[in-house]
Amino acid sequence: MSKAPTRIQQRNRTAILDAGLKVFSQYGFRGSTLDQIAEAAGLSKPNLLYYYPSKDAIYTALLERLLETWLEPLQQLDEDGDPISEILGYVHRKLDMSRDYPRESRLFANEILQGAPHIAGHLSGELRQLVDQKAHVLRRWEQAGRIAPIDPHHLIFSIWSLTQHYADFDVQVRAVLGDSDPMAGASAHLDMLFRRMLTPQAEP
Amino acid sequence: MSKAPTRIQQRNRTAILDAGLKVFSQYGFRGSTLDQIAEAAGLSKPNLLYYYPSKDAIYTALLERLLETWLEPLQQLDEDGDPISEILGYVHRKLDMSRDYPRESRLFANEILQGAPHIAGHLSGELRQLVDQKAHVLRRWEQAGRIAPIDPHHLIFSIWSLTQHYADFDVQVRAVLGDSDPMAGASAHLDMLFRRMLTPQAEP
DNA sequence: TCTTGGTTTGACCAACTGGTCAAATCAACG
DNA sequence: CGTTGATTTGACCAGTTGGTCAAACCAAGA
Repeated sequence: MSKAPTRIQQRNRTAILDAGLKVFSQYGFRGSTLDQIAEAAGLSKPNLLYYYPSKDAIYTALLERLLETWLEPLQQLDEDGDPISEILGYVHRKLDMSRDYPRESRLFANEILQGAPHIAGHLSGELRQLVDQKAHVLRRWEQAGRIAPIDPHHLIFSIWSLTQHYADFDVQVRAVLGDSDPMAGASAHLDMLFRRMLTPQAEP
Repeated sequence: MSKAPTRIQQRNRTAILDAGLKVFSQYGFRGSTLDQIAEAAGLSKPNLLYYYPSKDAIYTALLERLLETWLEPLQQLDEDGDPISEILGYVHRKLDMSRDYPRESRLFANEILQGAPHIAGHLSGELRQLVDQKAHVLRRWEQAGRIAPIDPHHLIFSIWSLTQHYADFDVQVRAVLGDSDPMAGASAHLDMLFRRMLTPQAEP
């Protein structure tokens, strides 16, 4: 029987995860230190390890929590909806996530860049299963002529890369664009891009 | 008067840069150790430091070399060529780089993810200058009706993200696709994508 | 108030880190 | 061959790292 967590536990655990997210998303797992996380969380290092038994435990807890959030927008893609609206809805949900949760996006990017040592199983398991399932939906839409011919898997990769780019490469985007906020232009651009890519052309 | 480098110097320096590329591209600057690089290069750690005075020097040398390679494909974009061929040529050059130099791509991604501490100046300097210049070319093509209306900067971001994704997120792409080689499909997909996005539509 | 269990910390440790240095080794030229 | 300068290395160092532990502190219910 595990006890209900106290208020202090809740506060400190969320403070630790938030601090871990901040640090890990910037430096990756190996490049981050417990001291950095402890300071960002406003706790001493031994106190940190009172709530999570190891550096790895903090990182794993973060990734675990992230994976749910990460799959959700794709799960919402509805076969019974209007194809182009559904796909554009997915694009905008993903772009909103890049805007609202850039650290989560960079944490994920860091993990993948390093070869996904902690989540390789999830990628070839849950993620692959979900993607294959939605790829079938896309293929049926395509065969019904409701979207232009396209490789479903690469379409999904395109959505991922185009949206996450604005979080992961934020520094570069801002350096090139100057002061103006990238996200307004990004939203309009991606909307246009996917509309043109997906709208079926009349038969000759 | 600096002496000409000996054969041994050339061999070891390239071995070090190659090892550094391998290690840094996976773990980032902070997450990599001199011991890792030394082992990958087949040298002892003090011998490493005989050729490069510090960890930072190896990393900087790599980034410096990379930046030239990185800008080149965009520089080749020729205002006097056929717009869609020129843009598609750029896309394919970038995709080829993701296929042939994935470690370079991941090194760059790592540096940007960490906030570009070593190359922030280059981004808002040379890179921005080149991008602005080519954005003007794209805008003139657009105003001449030779490509469909588009935001030039975001078009360039799209090319970067879509092509580099196949190097940076290689593990994820392969986990989702299974064994089949991603690059063949990627090339066809991106070709199609940019053609549809850029081909001007007839006026109504 | 006292007790009890959750919470916090200073001191500490072994392993690892980037880097140094003097001495040993090697290559090549005269 | 001997010499000279380039190359390599073992031993070492101070600072950092993830993690431990006993002792101190604190909140809240009896």
